[in-house]
Amino acid sequence: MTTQPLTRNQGLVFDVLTHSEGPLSAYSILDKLRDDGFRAPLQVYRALDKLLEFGLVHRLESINAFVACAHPEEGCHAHGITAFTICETCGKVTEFHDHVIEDRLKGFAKDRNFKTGKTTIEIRGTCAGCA
Amino acid sequence: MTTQPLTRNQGLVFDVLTHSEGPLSAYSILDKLRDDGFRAPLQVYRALDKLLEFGLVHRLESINAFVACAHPEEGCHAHGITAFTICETCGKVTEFHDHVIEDRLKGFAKDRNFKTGKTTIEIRGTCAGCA
DNA sequence: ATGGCAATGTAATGTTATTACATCAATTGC
DNA sequence: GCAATTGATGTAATAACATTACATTGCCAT
Repeated sequence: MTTQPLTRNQGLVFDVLTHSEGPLSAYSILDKLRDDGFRAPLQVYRALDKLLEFGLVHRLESINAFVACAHPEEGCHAHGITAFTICETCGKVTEFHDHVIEDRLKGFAKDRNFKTGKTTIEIRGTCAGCA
Repeated sequence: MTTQPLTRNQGLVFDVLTHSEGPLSAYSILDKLRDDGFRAPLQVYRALDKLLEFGLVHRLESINAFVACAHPEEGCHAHGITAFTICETCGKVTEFHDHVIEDRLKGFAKDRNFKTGKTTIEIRGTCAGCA
């Protein structure tokens, strides 16, 4: 993987996500970056688009939020499908990869000649600490 | 499963989804029901909440849309986790159930004492017809 | 009849995401 | 050097999705 240098905006957004306890919405990222000159949602969305592309950030579809990748050094794209548990009480997100699930989904798609793009796997519930 | 009789609004919303080719957003459902007296988003969302609860409708988290269950007679809740392929070209949605994936996800959650609530599995891509 | 409950109607607002257009900076080819 | 291109940015406006708050209605069990 060739590591891209991040632009100023991308770096700021990535930093906010990296230092956050849990996932953040685009608008809460925006709020955290007002002091750094951010004024409009688009500044955040544009940076997020790139970070998603680089595999440094994940989008949690079921809660419309974004989270830093758990192992950004390697570029998460290398790991295939990413799945998440999302605690609805404390917001904690855990990222995991399961080749059995991945093979199963790939098989299903292949059988039907469905060309797979992005795959979402998200489990919402309550984490051990919040139970 | 005890089959609930649907209220007027629930029935109207369910009908629209049943007769639709593909998934619909809440607002497009609203538009289709203007002539039946629908005036506000909440009328749609309330009906959808109930239909989701009954297992007659699914919400596609990754595209903010709703689709009628493929086998509503049985109440889809009976089938465990539901997974979807979503064609980004024609909008066609296919619903499927895979016990291997389900066991795998349940196992992961159990190992971490994560109490599973709703699980989302959605594959976006291109269907055979659109390839 | 009345108290409780689920469904409904309506308005307003909150939250998430995109479109459109202008500007700026770095790079490339001539 | 200097257009031409390309990618990033700034700003405003708007679109798309979802919820809160409050009033009303109809039903049914006591």
